[in-house]
Amino acid sequence: MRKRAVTKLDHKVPAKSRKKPRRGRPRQSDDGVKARGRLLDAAESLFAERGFYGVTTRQVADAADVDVALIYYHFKNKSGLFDGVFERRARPLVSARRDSLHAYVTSTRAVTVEGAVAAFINPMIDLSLHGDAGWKSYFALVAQIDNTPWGGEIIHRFFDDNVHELIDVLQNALPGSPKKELYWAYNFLAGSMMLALSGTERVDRLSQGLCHAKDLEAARLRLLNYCAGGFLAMVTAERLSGRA
Amino acid sequence: MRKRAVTKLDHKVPAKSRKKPRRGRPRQSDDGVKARGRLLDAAESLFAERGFYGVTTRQVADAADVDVALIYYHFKNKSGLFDGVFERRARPLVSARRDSLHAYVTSTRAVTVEGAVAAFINPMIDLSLHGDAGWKSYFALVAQIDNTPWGGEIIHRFFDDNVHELIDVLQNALPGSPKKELYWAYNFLAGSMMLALSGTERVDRLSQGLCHAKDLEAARLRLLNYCAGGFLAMVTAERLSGRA
DNA sequence: TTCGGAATTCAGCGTACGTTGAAATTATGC
DNA sequence: GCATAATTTCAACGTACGCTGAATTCCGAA
Repeated sequence: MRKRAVTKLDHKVPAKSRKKPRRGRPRQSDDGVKARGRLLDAAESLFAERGFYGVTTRQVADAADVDVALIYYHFKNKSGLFDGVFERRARPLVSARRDSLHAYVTSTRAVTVEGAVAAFINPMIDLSLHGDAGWKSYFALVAQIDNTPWGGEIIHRFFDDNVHELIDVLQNALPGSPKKELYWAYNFLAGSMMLALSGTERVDRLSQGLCHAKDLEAARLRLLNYCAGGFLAMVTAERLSGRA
Repeated sequence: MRKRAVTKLDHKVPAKSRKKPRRGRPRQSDDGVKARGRLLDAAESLFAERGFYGVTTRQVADAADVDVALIYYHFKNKSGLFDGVFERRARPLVSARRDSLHAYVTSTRAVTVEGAVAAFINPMIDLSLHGDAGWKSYFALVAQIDNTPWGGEIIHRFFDDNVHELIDVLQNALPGSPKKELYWAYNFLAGSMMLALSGTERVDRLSQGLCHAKDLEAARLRLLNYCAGGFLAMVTAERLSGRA
């Protein structure tokens, strides 16, 4: 080995001591969880840590305790694996948010900004808190590619409908406010929310231990007040100044 | 060539038609701009597009129109190049924000949240709008690594002092409000701000052309109202509920 | 004028990457 | 029971990666 610097991160995947590699289709009683699922789990976690380019297919395969070639069998190539990771959780997330928004508008008499924002945010926080562990990785991954130039395509493909649903509800809460303002405000909300869900513990270190990013209940409460307050302040400022 | 999929992005760097590769130290009249600077510029732009792992040293060298080996001569290795990119603009940015905050507190009689947030945000927006083109890439890069688990180290090393300065000013604007709340609120601000400066044009597509992420004046105005409103709403909610 | 050091190119080392084809083993439908 | 399909491992291909040592050319100080 010749030096091999590049110390941005350095971590071997533990290579979970596979027992006896046996060729061919596995006996159906082999181990409940199928290789495809294990690959998605491993990839989810690794992509969340280092992004698409920072992970090699062999690392994913090792972490999943299967052969590399299985990635190409199940997902065609590395990009396919990435898409698989992304899609698996996008569907349930989008449904959960849609249901949450719908439940809110049908349960209340007069919709409020706070209520709408809560209905949009809560499913994510609840999944991160009480869903299986992969959700945390997934949100970290989404946060990462959301701030990436090439991530737009995927984000839009899966999440735009959801956002338009939110905007529609918000327009009922703030009648007469131009959509343009609501989109801007949503963009700010998205930035805050993704950083809160990213799992990076910036705020812990910044605040020297006063705040804990992992405490999502604390984050939920504050994010709600902050975003609702921001929305209201923005549209009232817009109304007062009467700009387009 | 064997197939070479991985279509997350596909782009060759144009390889700017180097003229006459001449060995040895260049004549001082060769071309004003030194290779070191050209490498930083090229790396800045490429890292901003695809992140640390998504860029190869050869791509950087080609874009800078110099030999790869120069990267290792000037920066020791790929990580060193990355650090070089990061540091070059961090220093002036931190100074600009410090000066801006200082100018604000000395120029006004009673500091406000809005004023403090403006003093913090404006230097970045102004640099992105009126600084040299590299600033846009730089902010895109910062936005990207800020949402990354491994980015914390660098972000903290360069930007924490600045944030503490902002928090101090904010505490004067909101006397009695606990620091904990201010740190949370800053975290939300940071998320919104970075997304706004990231150069990703999410909001353009989302709003179907109503909003333009490139219109930083529009973003500045709204980000200001939004964040100031959020800060105020958050600390008042905290005061009313009287929680720790 | 000389000479050490600064800045550059060149050619290549060793490794790890994404990907594949073939073989092996089991499951499933007729 | 038998053919076919599904799922896996194995061994390798060709390429591109990060990085380096040596050679080359020019600058600047003595």
